[in-house]
Amino acid sequence: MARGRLDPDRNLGFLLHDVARLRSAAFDQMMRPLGITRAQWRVLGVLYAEDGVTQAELAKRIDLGRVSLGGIIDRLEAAGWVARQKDPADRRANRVWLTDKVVEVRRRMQRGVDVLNGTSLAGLDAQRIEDLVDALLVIKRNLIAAEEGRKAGTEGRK
Amino acid sequence: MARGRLDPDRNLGFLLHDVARLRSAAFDQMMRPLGITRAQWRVLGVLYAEDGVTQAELAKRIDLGRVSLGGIIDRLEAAGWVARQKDPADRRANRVWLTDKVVEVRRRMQRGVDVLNGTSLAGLDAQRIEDLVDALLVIKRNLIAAEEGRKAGTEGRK
DNA sequence: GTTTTATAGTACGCACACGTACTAATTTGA
DNA sequence: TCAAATTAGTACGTGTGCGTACTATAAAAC
Repeated sequence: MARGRLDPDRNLGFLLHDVARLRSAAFDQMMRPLGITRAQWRVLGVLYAEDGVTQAELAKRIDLGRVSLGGIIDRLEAAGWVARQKDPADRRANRVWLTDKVVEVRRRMQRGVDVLNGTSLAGLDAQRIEDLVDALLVIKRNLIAAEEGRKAGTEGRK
Repeated sequence: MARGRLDPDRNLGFLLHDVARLRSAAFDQMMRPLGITRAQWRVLGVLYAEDGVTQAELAKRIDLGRVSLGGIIDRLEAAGWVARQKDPADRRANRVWLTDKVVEVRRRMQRGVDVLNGTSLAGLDAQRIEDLVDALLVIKRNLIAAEEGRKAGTEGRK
């Protein structure tokens, strides 16, 4: 009977906001020796699977704006973790490559992430984690659909 | 057998990050007519329950740094949603009060939030939402405990 | 009663993410 | 073929949140 939004501690919106913020802070603090932030790790995660992709492709894969991604790549490049290379076939595009340096520390970074996940997920068994992931995936897809609806609406009004 | 972290789309850390970010963007866009952001709404949510509290108390209730909170209150105050008042009994402290203006639009804001929640939670029944909230609460408490561990560690090293 | 410690809040700089507006290059299409 | 539309990326301003360092005030310790 009690609706979630009436109990601030069980309000899903606030909770998502808090958990993401607290996790980011914990991540950044744990990775401080390497100087990698959670957002940079997000980008590196995609590049570990496949590098040499354009910034636009990268932005699409993580559902992130081109501007935000550009800033993250600026900082990754300044720290020597990635390198931009102009695509000769399409001179508008940059292709982003991992450096040897970042390949070397990948294991070390992943261990840090595993420790953080272990800490934050303490007390949740595998099934509850799977359910959590499933629920979040539903929400993510709903939000992406709504976002695209808004974009289409804006364009239609041009 | 497959570990979550190996499938980027099911990686809990990335997922939390994405869902929180997408939801923030959707919130801010929906509330743009009023100019309220999700972080400001978070603060107003506490003040609706009880206003006239100090900034430090407010920060504690939201698990937010004093500096971050100060910035949010700056913007809320500039927009006329809240007012700071020096505590005469403790001249270090500011007490934060809601204005009549914000009380008047509360219902309108809440309706917007309800719409957003309806959209993002489409396809999840009440039980799955409860389970999601429970799991997030566990994670939040784990992260707060870890954060306090780090703080204590730092202080001990002084 | 004075010194020390703790607390409330701000100042400043950084990272991140957004939106809008712009340049440069490519593709479409009339 | 050449103008119009699209795409890749950057520049700039704003909001959020962190950490560190600072001032002012209050509380505790001696």
